Amino acid sequence: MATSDGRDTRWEQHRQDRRRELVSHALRAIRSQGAGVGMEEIAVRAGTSKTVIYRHFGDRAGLYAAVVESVHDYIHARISERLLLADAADLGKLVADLADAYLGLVERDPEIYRFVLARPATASSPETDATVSLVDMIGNHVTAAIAGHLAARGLDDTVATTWGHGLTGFIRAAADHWMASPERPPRAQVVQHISSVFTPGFAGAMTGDT
Amino acid sequence: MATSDGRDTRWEQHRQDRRRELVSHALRAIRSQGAGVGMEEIAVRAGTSKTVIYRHFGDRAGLYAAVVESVHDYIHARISERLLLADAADLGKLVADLADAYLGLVERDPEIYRFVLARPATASSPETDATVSLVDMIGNHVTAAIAGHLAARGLDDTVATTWGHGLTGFIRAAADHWMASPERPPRAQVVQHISSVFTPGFAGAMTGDT
DNA sequence: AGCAGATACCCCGAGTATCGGGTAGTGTCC
DNA sequence: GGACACTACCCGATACTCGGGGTATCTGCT
Repeated sequence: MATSDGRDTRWEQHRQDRRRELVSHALRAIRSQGAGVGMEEIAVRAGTSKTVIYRHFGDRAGLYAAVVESVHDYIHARISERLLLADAADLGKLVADLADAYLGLVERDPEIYRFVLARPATASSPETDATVSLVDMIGNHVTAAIAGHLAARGLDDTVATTWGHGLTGFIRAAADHWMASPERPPRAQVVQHISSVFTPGFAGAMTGDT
Repeated sequence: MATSDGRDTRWEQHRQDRRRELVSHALRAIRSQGAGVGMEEIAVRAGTSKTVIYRHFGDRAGLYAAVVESVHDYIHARISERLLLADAADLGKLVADLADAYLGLVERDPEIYRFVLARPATASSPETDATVSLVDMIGNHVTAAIAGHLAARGLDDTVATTWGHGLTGFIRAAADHWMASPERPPRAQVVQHISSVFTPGFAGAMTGDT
């Protein structure tokens, strides 16, 4: 059944296009109005009205998810080749690249970053809260990479989650305070400081005992 | 002039008492109603009305600050003796104790933790946002400890901020995912995993080059 | 036939204005 | 120096405003 009525499917392309377009407008709105933009303002910026936004994204959390996905693509594109860990030293490179990409985002688009960080507090019970934040997504990648590396060597991988998300959390916290600091030292220096912790740390931990 | 009119000052004691009492009621309200409690509900729980809350705390951010301070006391009491770093190995102990205290909070009082994590988005410009979150406070302690240790050895201490807050962010992220995970392994195991990263890592980094 | 889009609305929670007591410190009159 | 009104300041409650997320309903396009 459902042999794709032409009248159903003919909007598919339009929907995809419009959605991308709306996300792009939302990004612009966030940049100019700040991370606390209202749905109304986003709609106006896109030259339309709230109804359209809600039809396409359901609610604010839906729009948030779309924006997060868009930002995530940016980050992921810069670390994807590092996610395959051949040996322990590769993790150091992953950390360095991830930190650089992350700080790059903070530096270039602070308002977008702030928006993406402010996970919308769904009024429903926190158990059924399916909203995934940016750091969650990145953390999952790192976790998977570490887990893969450990599994390939027959090691226990319950550690992977802690390390993967912890690592991401380290970078996030460093970035947050770098952003807030008045002097704001050069990005490369902070990246260097981050790497200097993890390069020897994980190298030892991953080859030795847990 | 103004030789402290007794009518001004006679409320001091009462105010302190009442404030503590209100914070305590707020904690109870958060526990039973969840992290998203409204001001109204908190007031009702305290057997009074919103006006009282607003008179004592100014706004929601003020109440948030009071709750954060209260929770911070709990954490700080458990790590204060570790904050004086004699040698590099002491940092490993600090990490272990901090992680244990932090995870302990998450385990015993998840709703309080969630509340404390949800930094209220002040509508004003983010520049003048003086609200300090729990992780900020903890991160500042760790930063100060590291900075002190480095300074005592004549090392550059611009690293301290990155390491101090990064470290705290690591624990926070690990805790967040531990809390969200369905199986939730024993606390001691996660603490062990966290320590295993930092004990060798900082030991190497703090004695060697930057 | 069926969806896109706009307008006008609802709802809920943060924050405020205003009112009526209550009580300890302060001045005054003897 | 003690009894009296008085004042300064607080406490607490009800009833509001205001703003933003989310929705009901209508028109129009293809």
